[in-house]
Amino acid sequence: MDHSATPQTHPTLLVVDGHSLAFRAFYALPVDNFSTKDGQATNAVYGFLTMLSQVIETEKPDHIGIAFDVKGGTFRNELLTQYKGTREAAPEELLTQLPLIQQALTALGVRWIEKPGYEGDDVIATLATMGEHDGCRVLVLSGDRDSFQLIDDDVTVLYPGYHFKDLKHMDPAAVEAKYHVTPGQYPDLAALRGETSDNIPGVPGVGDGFAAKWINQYGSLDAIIEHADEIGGKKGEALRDNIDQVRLNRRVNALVRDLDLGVTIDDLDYGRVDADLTERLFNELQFGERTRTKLLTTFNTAPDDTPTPAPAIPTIIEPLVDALTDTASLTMWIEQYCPPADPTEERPDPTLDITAEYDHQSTQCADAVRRSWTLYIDGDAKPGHASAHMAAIIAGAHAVAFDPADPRYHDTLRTLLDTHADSLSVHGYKEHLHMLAAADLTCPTVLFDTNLAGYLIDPDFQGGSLEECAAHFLDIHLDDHDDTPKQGTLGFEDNDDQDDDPAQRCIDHAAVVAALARRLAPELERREQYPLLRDIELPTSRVLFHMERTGASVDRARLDELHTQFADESAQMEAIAESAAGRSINLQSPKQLGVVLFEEMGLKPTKKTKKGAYTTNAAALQTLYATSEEGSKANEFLGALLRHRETNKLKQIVETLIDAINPKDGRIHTTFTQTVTATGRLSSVDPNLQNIPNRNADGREIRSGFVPGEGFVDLLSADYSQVELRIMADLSGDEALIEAFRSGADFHRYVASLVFGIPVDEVTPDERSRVKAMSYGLAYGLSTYGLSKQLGISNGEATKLRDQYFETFGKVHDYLESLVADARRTGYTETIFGRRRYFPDLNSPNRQRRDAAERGALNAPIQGSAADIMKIAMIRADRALRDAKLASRIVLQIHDELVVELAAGEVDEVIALVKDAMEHAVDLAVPLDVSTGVGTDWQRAAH
DNA sequence: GGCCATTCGTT
DNA sequence: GACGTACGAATGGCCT
Repeated sequence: MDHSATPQTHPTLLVVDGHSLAFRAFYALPVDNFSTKDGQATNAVYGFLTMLSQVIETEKPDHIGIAFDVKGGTFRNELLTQYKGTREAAPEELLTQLPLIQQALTALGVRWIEKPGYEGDDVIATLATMGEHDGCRVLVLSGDRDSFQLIDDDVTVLYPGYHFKDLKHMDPAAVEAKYHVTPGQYPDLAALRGETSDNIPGVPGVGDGFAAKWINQYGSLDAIIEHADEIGGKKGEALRDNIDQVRLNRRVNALVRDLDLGVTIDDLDYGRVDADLTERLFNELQFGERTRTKLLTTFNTAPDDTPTPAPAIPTIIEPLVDALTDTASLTMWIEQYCPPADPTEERPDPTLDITAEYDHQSTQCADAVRRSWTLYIDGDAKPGHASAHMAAIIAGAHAVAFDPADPRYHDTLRTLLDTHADSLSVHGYKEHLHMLAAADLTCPTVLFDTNLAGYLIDPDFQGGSLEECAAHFLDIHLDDHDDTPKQGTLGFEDNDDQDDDPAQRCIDHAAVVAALARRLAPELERREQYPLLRDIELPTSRVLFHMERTGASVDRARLDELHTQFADESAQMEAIAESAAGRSINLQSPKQLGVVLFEEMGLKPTKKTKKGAYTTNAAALQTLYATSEEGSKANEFLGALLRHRETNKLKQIVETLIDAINPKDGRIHTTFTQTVTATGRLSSVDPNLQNIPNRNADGREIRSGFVPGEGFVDLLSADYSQVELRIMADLSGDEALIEAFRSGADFHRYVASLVFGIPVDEVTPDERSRVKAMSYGLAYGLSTYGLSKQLGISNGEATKLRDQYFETFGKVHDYLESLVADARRTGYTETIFGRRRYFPDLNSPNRQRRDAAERGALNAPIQGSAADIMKIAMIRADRALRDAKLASRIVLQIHDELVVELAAGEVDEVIALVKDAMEHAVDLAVPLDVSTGVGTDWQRAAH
């Protein structure tokens, strides 16, 4: 017996019209403000969930059921063929969000229900009726007025007003006040009036007012129909003319209240969130931290099994800004506030072999980061012309800002960095190294980098800037020179009046970094990524900093020569093409090309592009060229066009390189971005030096423009052969594949002999290349279709090749399957060193997305492991060169290749050191093979 | 000046 | 109906 003082209240059941709410949310929130980076609209998902969350907070229901419509018609369409006929097919952007809403509800532990052949409205009516019978107070959240018929003393409809978030509580009194009929009479009224949004015509000229008047006069629709003759005037006549329609309307708008839904009220409990699923989905939706926290606390009410409470978002501290006057004041400030690293904490010995002691290091960083101090430098981090304008330090609750080049503070800062880097958190270690270098300062490896940490936590998150990281991980939106107010964002309180003060601005940013570090460190630990940050990414940043600062030396005269050469031929080809076309044309415009080729020359319609037009890509042009009549205008035009494409592209590449030459040193300083690729690879920008032509002879000539700089004699090119396949051999443990590598024979030839069951020396070049394509295709998730297309063989032959291959290398097959299966289970893949990539799309209802995710899950661990290995090799090679006090230095990395500038007299020693660093970066079941070449330019260094 | 689509260079 | 990963960058052509 319940002796508590509070009276026993009825439990509350919340019933939601899923489609209605999704529609309302979609049209209420601008899609532009709610989209993921890859263009998936999320406004309806966001609006739906926050609205639901808001209602739950306010109404505190005990049970929740969400009703959805099912695709396909209902019994209503049979009654009324035009039913909902004018309703625009919901926009694609909304439709794609419905499955996401349902997935989110499942993840959040909320039951949703649909019933084929019926509408969500009927499900709602049934649930409401069920709740009422079970003694519940029922709330129906719906924007559909048909639901008003459900209203009674126990059932209230929550009806969104003009502003989406204003909910009107429609109870019997509210309905009577608005429509002057009872809720039970509302469908009669609606039948007379019609419903434009559902394409249901009512009696012409009859609106709510007349309908209510008649209902009150006669009591019901039946009675009105019975006395239809007595009603005079135009409206009476209209009623009589439309009696059948009105009867039909009434049948259609009557909700079914007794469906068999297979659920009881107890099935509509909620409160147990699937944290893992939710996180993956919210990552995919790119929800900010505030949204996540809000939703999780609302939906996760179960007192028990809630193992991982949402991590608290550290508040941005508003530090006490201390004024500096001289060296002594900064020195004192540092002594007082800047923490030295915890001496009891084990710091990795920088000379330690990364792989050897890998498992014995601490995997914790959160405590150290909480105690850490923060440095933020405002300046330009572009290698070649870096600069530092302002530095801000936050330590504890205190902050200072000063010009790092100011002689009063310069040496103090130098000492601080030299002695306290291991308790320092920054956003962008590499960038800070560039800016510090501009102020003649260095900095040993730091404790924590929020940019690298954010990348390791979620490598698919695009955006390394502090602003973007703050938005993504803290849901804090800094001003970014954008005056347009952003929906649902908060201004950064500190800078309202201090916007113009560079010192204050710098401190504000440092405060964000401090908060970000405290938010990310525990998350990094939770995902077991801290060892990667400490042992791979941070040391890699140092190496990249040196490479970028050094730059790659180029032979300007050679590049100019190549430019002229390509430009000449390009112009020549353009002239030929224009003469063949009989008019002037911009050959670089696919649109104009389309007109000439497919309209004026009337060439056969080739393949389509992604969006409508006929493609004019090289493959298509090649086909057209091959099939065009020899000597025809079209043939002549296509030949010139194809050659123009090539030479013009090469001309442009050379031009870009020339423009990128730094006048100060005549070298090209690329920037290696470390937090861009989802797999762990680096990328190169401004300019991109990782896509210098290499496939064709004339393009490859450009590489001859890369030369050793002054004081250096040669370039060394060292690259891994078949790293990805070796990784596949190691990870799969396939004995046959491992043996293929250990044998030291020509790998593809050896594999072909196994696959085709013939002696090695009988393998034809064709067989070798097929097997080679197959081997590489595997790691990319290549389909047999793709394989057949690439090799120019039939799909059947490709399938046969694949089957033979897997028969030979059974464990490779099992391994590749297990990659996808594991990823589907855990939500992520892992490289050899534990680098993760998440694949929420593996469970996508969309086939294409799912297939793409599967290919990604196949590729990410393999490509990612190769990237890890190369990063380790770079760290080792860089260290080996420095330890040996050699002048030779790494200048470029092209995924599996290193380019090293060789100083006189060091050639043999450097080759040995670099080769060793690369070959022993990691110990696999198969040897890593590195081939090297030396030459006076990059092309000659090829091997 | 910003944004998208097309095209093409690398591994 | 699509159908190999991961990228960066130039161009034209449209928008504001």
